[in-house]
Amino acid sequence: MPAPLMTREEVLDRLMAAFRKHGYDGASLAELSKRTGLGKSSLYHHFPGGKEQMAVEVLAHLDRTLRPVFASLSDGRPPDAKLAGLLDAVSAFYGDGKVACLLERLCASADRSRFARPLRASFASFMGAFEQLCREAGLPLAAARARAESAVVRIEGGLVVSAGTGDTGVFQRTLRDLRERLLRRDG
Amino acid sequence: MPAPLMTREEVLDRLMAAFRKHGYDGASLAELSKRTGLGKSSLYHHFPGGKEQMAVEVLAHLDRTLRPVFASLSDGRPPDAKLAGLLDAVSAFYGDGKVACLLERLCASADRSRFARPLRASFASFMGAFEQLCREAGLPLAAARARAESAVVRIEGGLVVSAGTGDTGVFQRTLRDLRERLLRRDG
DNA sequence: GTCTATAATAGGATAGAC
DNA sequence: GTCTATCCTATTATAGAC
Repeated sequence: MPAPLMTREEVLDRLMAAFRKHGYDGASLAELSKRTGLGKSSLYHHFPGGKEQMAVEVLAHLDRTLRPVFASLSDGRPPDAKLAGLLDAVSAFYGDGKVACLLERLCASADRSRFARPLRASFASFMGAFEQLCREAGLPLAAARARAESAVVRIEGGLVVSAGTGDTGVFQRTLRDLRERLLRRDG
Repeated sequence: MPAPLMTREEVLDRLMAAFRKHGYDGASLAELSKRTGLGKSSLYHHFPGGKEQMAVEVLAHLDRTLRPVFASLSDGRPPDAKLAGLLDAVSAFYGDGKVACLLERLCASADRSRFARPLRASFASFMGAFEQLCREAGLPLAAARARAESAVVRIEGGLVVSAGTGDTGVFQRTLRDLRERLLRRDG
């Protein structure tokens, strides 16, 4: 009886990469099998609920992955430094604009209703991070909320337009603008 | 021999709606057949290249649909009025945030490479409309380009985040902000 | 130009050996 | 825990009648 070839988190990482690259509907079990190096039956052993369960667990895995990033926003750095760090992490996570967002891919899926709740939660915590930064920088609550929403909107849009135009510069310019303006009084 | 039940443009309209709702990978021929009211064989009669050809022609159909909207930007109204009109058209086209963008859906498809060129062109003409408005409002070329890019980024992102959070208010707030700030000197 | 019927294939999922 | 083999359904696509 072979020992597990990799940890569950490693499997989830690879599944996430596959969903981000091919989309939920576009990622076949054959592809997921290839990407993880596990046979279809092994995948079903780990995820009896099939592709749907895989996606749900990948979402939870993403949240676990990002938690320390968001938690680091509670240290003692000034808000500017925190924003710079957060946007660096965002840029790295999206491969500087080359890699799509898991949330967007799942929003667009045929089974989207199955993912609605976790998607809402993931978007909320993403926005929450920016909102906290804006508050710390002295913005009133309403303004902080609006800017946080706008930040996530622009990140998602930057990824879409980068993919659509084949120009990752769109995403990079979007992040640069956020870095320079998100916390400004007249932003 | 039955006469054609609807024009090709009507068929393309319905195919576009199906792709926007289900995504390219998620829209099966059975679904496309149901949506258009045409049997699968009729669809293949009109589009021998199958789903891929349908999507390519739907993209061209979208461009034809938008051409008069963009052309109307060359009339004599002041830039503010033109922007308001354009954003009204955008809002209507996206069902106030309820209906996804065709371009985004095709960017995310398995056959995306087949659509890369027309997608790039569609994004360019979309941005071009905003760029022209910004120029007319007196912004220098570089600023006009940057704002046009940002406008399309925010529209696409607003749709994604609206879908992800289940709150079309995100999209509506995004458009409102564009309406108020896109042409401002200190935008 | 549209339909019914059918082929051919890919996809999701399961059984059972090891 | 993983594999090979298999099943079943959905999906793409075609043939041929009307």
